[in-house]
Amino acid sequence: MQSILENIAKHVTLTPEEQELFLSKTETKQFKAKTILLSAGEVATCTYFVNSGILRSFNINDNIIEHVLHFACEGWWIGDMYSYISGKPGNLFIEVLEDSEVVIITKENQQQLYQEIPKLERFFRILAENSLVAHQERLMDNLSLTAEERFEKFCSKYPSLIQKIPQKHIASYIGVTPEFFSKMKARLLKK
Amino acid sequence: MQSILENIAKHVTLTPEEQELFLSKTETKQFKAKTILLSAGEVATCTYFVNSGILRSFNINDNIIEHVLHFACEGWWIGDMYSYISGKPGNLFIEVLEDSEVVIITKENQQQLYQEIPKLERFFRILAENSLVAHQERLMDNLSLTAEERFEKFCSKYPSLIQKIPQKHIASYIGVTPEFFSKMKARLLKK
DNA sequence: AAGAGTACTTAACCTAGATTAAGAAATTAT
DNA sequence: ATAATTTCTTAATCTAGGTTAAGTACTCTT
Repeated sequence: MQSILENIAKHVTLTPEEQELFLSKTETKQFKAKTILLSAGEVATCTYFVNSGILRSFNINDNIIEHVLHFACEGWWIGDMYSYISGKPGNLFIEVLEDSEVVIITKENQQQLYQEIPKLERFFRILAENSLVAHQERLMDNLSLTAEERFEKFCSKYPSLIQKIPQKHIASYIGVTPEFFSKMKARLLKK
Repeated sequence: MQSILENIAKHVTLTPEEQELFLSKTETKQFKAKTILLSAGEVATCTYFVNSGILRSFNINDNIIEHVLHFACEGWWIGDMYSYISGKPGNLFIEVLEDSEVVIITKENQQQLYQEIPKLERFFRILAENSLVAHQERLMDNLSLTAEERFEKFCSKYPSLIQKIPQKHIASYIGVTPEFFSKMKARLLKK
């Protein structure tokens, strides 16, 4: 299990005191599968780091169709960045897919931490930049690759997820219906 | 015309000396339309801020099909973030669409500025976060909206661009072929 | 002003993926 | 264990948007 301090240490070096301070501004909680941590229409006041388990963020279109924005497994961050930084109601849900342990940072605490440990500005800058790059790549993939190619990329990027989550979520992530995904999978198995 | 200092002032406050220092680490250049500032396969060593004019970033698929990632008009930043932060060759082109004036910051200078003016970590964090939110929204739009709806969103988001750039670039940005875009536009005009 | 390139349109035909519907398999709850 | 719910599969039919191709209208050069 990768701790949040190890995650931070990938990009910036905190002193033991700073580490202590950081942890004191976080809260670690266990959640059962199917728990909804955030619903569309609410203002996101927290960011989440996954110690163990799996979360996903998604929105719901026309009150029917879900679209998965992001999966977060062990060692990943997740949240509704739009709502979090704007303070406005968002349109994302954040759901626990597997019993999980999650580190929670409130916006208020994060703002304080930025004052007290300026190095964290750098850390979260780097985090945002990396996430931006990942989203840019996914966007371009959606414009230029077939569903099959996107699925292959998904498999190599999230090999551990494939066995663990309902495949309808994977279909949603790569941008096809569950029915088409099923057909495509059958086609791939024949090869 | 919005200057780069005004752009920074939207999120952090620099002293006059810091402003001076910042500007000393930048270079402002004029470019003619059609100039390529960065090609796929090169390592991006700079980030660009548009004083006036229009730039775009795009990639080329199978050596044939272009996909526009981003347009940058007056007051916008543009670059190949992947290549810039990884130091590896990227797959984006950055092209000048209209005679433009561009502020250039090298990675080296940006790193120095982070040391000398830590507030800039915050500025670029906020910039990356905002950009991330925009990309997340565009990604979800591509998953859930029709081409027509994406075009409408494009129009309200970039009203000034529509008259200024070849419409094939708009087609590429919203993710359809120029032929389909033309057909769709004709259909919209009938309404 | 003529020519060359680039951008746009139109139309016929095609296909990846959506929709609808029904049944089968796997989970979950009791 | 069994019922209830959720997930997955299969198949027929449909459609948004792609492809190909040809013609038209712009821009740029020179």
